[in-house]
Amino acid sequence: MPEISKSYEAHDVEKRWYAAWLAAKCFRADPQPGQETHTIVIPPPNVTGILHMGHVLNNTLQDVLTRRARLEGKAACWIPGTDHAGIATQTMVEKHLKKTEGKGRRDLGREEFLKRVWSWRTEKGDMILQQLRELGCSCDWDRTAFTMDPGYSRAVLTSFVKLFESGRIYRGKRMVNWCPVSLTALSDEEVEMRPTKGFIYKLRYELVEPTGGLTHLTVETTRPETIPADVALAVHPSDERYQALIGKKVWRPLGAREALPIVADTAVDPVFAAGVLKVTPAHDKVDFEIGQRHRLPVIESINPDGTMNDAAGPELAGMERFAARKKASALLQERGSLLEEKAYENNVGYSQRAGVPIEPRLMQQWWLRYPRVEEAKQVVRDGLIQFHPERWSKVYLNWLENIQDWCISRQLWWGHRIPVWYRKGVDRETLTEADLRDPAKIHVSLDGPPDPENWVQEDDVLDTWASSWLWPFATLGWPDASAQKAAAYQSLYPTTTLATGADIIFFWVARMIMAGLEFTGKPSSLPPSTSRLTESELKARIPFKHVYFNGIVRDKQGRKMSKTLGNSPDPLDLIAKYGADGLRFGLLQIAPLGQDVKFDEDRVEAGKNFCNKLWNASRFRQMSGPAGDNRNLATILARLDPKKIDDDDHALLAALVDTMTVLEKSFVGFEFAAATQKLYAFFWNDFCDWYVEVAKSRVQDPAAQSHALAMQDLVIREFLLLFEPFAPFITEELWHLLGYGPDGSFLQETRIDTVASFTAALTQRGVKVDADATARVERLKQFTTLARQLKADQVVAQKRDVKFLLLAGDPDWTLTAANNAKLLRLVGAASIERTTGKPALPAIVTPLGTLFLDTGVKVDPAAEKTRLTKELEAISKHITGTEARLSNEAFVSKAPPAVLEGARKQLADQKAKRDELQRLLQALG
RNA sequence: GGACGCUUAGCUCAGUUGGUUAGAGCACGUGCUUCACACGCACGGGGUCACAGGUUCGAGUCCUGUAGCGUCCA
Repeated sequence: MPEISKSYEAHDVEKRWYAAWLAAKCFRADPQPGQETHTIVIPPPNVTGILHMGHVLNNTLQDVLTRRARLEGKAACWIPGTDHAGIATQTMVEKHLKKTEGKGRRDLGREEFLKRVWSWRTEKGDMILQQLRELGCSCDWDRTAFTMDPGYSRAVLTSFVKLFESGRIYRGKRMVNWCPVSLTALSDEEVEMRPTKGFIYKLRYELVEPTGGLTHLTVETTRPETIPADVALAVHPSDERYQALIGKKVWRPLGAREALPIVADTAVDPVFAAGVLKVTPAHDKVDFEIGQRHRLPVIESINPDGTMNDAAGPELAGMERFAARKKASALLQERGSLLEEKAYENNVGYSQRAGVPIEPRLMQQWWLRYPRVEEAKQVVRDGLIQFHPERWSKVYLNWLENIQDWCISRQLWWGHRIPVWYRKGVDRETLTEADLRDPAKIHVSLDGPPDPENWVQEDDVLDTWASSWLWPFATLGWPDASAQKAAAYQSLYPTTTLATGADIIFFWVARMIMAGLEFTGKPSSLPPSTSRLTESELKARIPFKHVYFNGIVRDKQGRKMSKTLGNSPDPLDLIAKYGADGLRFGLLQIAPLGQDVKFDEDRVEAGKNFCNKLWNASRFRQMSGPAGDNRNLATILARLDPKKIDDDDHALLAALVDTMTVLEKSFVGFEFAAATQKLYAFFWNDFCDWYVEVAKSRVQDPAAQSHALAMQDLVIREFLLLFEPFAPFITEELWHLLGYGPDGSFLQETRIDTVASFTAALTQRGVKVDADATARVERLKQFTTLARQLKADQVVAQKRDVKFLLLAGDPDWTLTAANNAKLLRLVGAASIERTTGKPALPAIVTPLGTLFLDTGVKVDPAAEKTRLTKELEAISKHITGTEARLSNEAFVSKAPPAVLEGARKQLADQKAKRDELQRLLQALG
């Protein structure tokens, strides 16, 4: 067996093992009949994306879940892949094209442009998947999926055709969120409301016929450039101020001179401004609805690229919309229509991706009436799908309650081209709902019409989310039966857990649930979408059983990490510096359930240090004595000598079982921070700081060595199994260095022990963990700390030849004497002897009696007095508190007996300590 | 305007169903190259648990309100 080096060097170990895992196809999920499965689909990153801290957290969590499932003997399948990211990728390639060739996509044409995008994807895509390997992710790489793969694309088109056929998809002229930079429509979810500083303009609209002494109405607007597209003013029907004016007319103050009607509509907020709203149906959603109700015309004054058109009038035509706003305000001022212009902040919808204000526009687009909305609510409300933390279900349900039709068409080229063909000569702008169902005018199918020469395909592609919402089942071969069989769809769907960020709860999570419910499962005899699914159908169709929402990784100041701020460390740099295991462990330690994470590199360093500690403890085990047969739990247990099991062994085994229990609970509750903290404390404190230290004397005792080393082998083995999901590299390396698995095998092939199975194995070997041992060991630990404290107080901390005297009763003295060798080593002393008197020496009161330190130097009574008096004051304060509690009659009569008894014992101990301190002080004179 | 979350040591965070003297890592102070580890060991200092009420024998924990920060929806 090779010797273990002095410190853990992550880099080589990581490279070596990852290659070995890949070569051995360790991550391939091939469910056997009757085998329990555990499936996770990765939230597909953008195909051109690179790894950032958010990915590290999210994917570490998925890997932890997957690896633990594998150790539990499940067929663990983690499906990786990427998303084509329509707008982002197309924009990236367009920019590149502009820079390198000075061309736009239209210069190349659709076909040629798409070729360029594909070659970009081949060249630069999937980099992020390579980076996940460096993190140690155990994805089933043979299953790597891409939303533009042929099979996946077919799934996307199939879903479109099915939804079209069931009447859920329609084409309609409605208000959309238009991005003037990307030149495409967006869904409501892609619009981000941002408080924006601007101006509000108070304007005069002159009445055509002065009425009731009024010559004009005062209107406030933030968008004067749209005045040429105004078609009316609106007031609230019950607003008394304007009753007489309803039905009268005003002059439009800018653009073509025209008399506009004053209408009454409840959408007007009578409290805002003067309660008069200018109605511009082409450029505002609320205005559009008002226009519909009052049959008002629609005048468009803004071009798709955000410049003003001719309808805006000669002064504004051709200007960019924000320049036009300034110009409009100047023109209005000239004409005396502008009463006031003041700074104003309001919420403006921005295109999430392009970062510019969106322009509401009236357009023909493809829309989806979401399927299975009611069932989607039901599965979460009834707990068929559980959210962790649970509170997100409220956000989810609230969104579903207010759900709006989804604009699924995008004016892009990169994506799934909508499988709709228009008969040549048909005017797309004037198609009615009835026309959509007329096969002479419209053709909708997967493969297109049989006579393509007579048809023109729709130019638009589908929203990327309208492809990724199929991810949990399209990655498993849906809808192709033979592909599904090959992918083991039957065993792997529904998937087990989805780990993602709450920021895409609407974009992705909610839509996946609806898609799963709509498309998967056995075809029902009833038409889909019209009947409610039964409970068993719901169970079979949900895309996942658990959704774990991980927090957002923020910087130390709590800001979101972003490229522009430059506050995001490169995970690969961190891996180089601290190792993948260190990064994984450090990050999980600060990622409590569903809480945002303030990233702190110190924690990653702590993760690395922990790995090094584990490494050195293993190294020390190797140096301590010959390797035993570590092949499996049974061979190690066989090396234990049940007769030699002492209190420390019992306490350690109890702590190990406790750690296993906490881990089991953590996995059920998705509490990974708790799991990592427990692993850390157990290994570092219970094992290294105490057990390995006390075992040193036994290891040197030929009669006890074999047993003592077997204990360590046992605990290290179990720890490596518990720790592997969190730190797969170092655990695999040590597993082999310590002989737990033969060459050519892998740690993951071993089944992890459960609390139940482990306890049973111990029992079978004749070991019953003594619960009282922990308390005895705890007293010895306290004694040790106090003895060290006393040495430090007397400035002999580093001396190892001091003599202690202990004034103790028989049972305590017996315990001390039995552990004499350990204590001498731990405390650093030549002897601990019993005394019956009170020698004039520095003393400290311990749970095992009063301990005196003989340094051979004359005692300074004054200093001793000061020290003991301080102690006495502290304990007296505690006694006052405890006595107050116990003298409260209500406490005594109402508190549970165990608590009461605990308080009484506490008081007795405190008093004993106080009395002893007083006696010591008296002895000093 | 509505919903949700957070506020505990200098910093980053734990703290199960209320129950002894509120914990960890880092940072800080002191001492240590002790036959695994200085990526370490030992000892120590440091907290009116945001604030104000309430429930309770007992509140960091439950309830109400306030403030600050953050997120989502309108």
